[in-house]
Amino acid sequence: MTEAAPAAMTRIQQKNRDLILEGALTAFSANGFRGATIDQIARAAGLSKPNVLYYFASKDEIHKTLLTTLLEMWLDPLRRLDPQGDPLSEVLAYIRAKLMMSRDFPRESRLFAYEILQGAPHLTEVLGGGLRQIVDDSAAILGRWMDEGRLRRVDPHHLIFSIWALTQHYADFDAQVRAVLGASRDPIAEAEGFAEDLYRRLLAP
Amino acid sequence: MTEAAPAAMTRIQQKNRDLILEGALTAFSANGFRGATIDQIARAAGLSKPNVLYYFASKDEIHKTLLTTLLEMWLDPLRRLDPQGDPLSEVLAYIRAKLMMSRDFPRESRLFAYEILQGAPHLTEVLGGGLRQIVDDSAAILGRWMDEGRLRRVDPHHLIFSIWALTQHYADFDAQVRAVLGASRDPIAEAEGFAEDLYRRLLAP
DNA sequence: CCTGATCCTGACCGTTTGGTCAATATTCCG
DNA sequence: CGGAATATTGACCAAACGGTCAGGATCAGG
Repeated sequence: MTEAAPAAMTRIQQKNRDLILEGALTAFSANGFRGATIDQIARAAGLSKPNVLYYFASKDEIHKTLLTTLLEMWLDPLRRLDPQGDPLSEVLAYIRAKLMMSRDFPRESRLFAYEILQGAPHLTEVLGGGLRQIVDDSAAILGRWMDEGRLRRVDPHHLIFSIWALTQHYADFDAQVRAVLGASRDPIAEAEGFAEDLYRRLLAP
Repeated sequence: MTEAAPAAMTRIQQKNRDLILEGALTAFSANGFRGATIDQIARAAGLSKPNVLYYFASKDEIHKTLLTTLLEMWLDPLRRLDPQGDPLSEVLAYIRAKLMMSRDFPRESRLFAYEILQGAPHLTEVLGGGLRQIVDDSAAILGRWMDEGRLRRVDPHHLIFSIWALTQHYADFDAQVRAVLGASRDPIAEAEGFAEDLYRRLLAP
C-alpha cells in the first residue's frame, strides 16, 4: 500500500526520499523510535519538517519503510550460504560477513536491535514469516552438513543465534566494548580472529 | 548526592521507592527511557504521578537509580569467578549463571541493553571505571589460567564479550528467538546445552 | 511563455509529557 | 489528643511533538 506505484517517481522524489531515510536511519538508530523526532530526521536530511511529511505520511511509515527496506540487505549474507560449498568455509565466511556489517553498518544493526528489544511491533509478520523461513532453510543446510559428518553436530538454530549475538554485539554494544577495551584497540578486527577460532573449534568435525 | 542520607527512611518511603523502581523497571525495559512515561511508571507502581515525583526528583533520577542499583547485581556472577576453582568449571558456571539471569531477569537485561544501545549516557563513569576494572580483573584470572595451560589460549576480553552476547541475546532478542523457534520450544534450556558444548570445545586445553 | 502538477514552508493545532504547587490527608510521636 | 512531619493529590503549566493546511515557489511539458 505504501509502495503502490513505485514506477512513477520524480528525480526529486527519489532524492528526497533517500535523504529522509538516511536521516531517519541516523535518528532512529541513535535514539530508538520514540526517541527520534521528525524534526531530527528533517534536520539530518536537510529538509523542513512539513516537507518530510510530504514524502511520508507519518513517522511510523518512515520507520516501517526503513525496516522493510533494510531487512533485505540485513539477511542477505545468510541467504548466501552455499549448500555446495565447503561447510566450515561457508560458516566462517558468513561470520566474517556479519562482522563486516557490524563495522560498516552499525546504524542498521542498532535499528533492528531497538525494534526487536521493543518486541518487534513493526516486524511481527516478517519475523514469523520470511525471517523464520530463511533461518529454517539455513538451519537445514547446516543440519545436512552435520548429517554428512562434515560439521560437528550442534543445534543449527542456536548456532545461528550465537553468530548473530556475537557479531552484532560489536555494533549494538559498541559503547560498552569501547569502554572496556579502551580507545586504542580495534574491537572488530580482534573479534574476527576470536570468532574464527571459536567456531572452527566448535564445528570442525 | 541522590543517596545522601539513606539511613533515615520511613517504612512508607522504603516501600514506595521500591514500588516505583519496580514499576520503572517494567516501563523502561519495555519501551526504553524515552518511550516510558512517568504516568506509566506511576500506574505500574499503583501511585499517582505527582507522588512518584515526590520520591524521585525526575524521570532521569529514577532511571539512574535503577541502573546503578541493578548494575551491582548484574555484574555479581562475574565477580564470583574463583581463581582457586577449576578453570573450565568456573567459566561454565558463569555462563550458566548468566543464562539463568536472562531467564529470570529479562527486564534487567533489556534495561541495560537500551542504555548501552543509546551510548550509555547514564553509565559512562561506571563503564569506564568500575565495569572496566571488573572485566580486566576477570580477564586477568582467565589469562593466568591460560598461562598455566589449564585453559586454551584465547583473548580473555573477547571471551567475556562473547559470553555476554550469547547469554543476553536470549533476553534482549527474545521476540526474535521466539518467532524463529516457535512457541513450543524452550530457548534458554536449549541454549544451556549449546553454550556448554561451545565453550567446552573452545576452552578445553 | 503559459499552465498544471509537483514541491515546499510558515503558521498553526491538539495531544502528550515532564514537572510544579498549593492544598489536603495521613502518619508519627510526645 | 494535638500538632508537627510526612505523604498524597487535583489542577495546572510550559515545552515538545506529531501532524495539518492554505498558500506560495518551482519545475516539466506543450
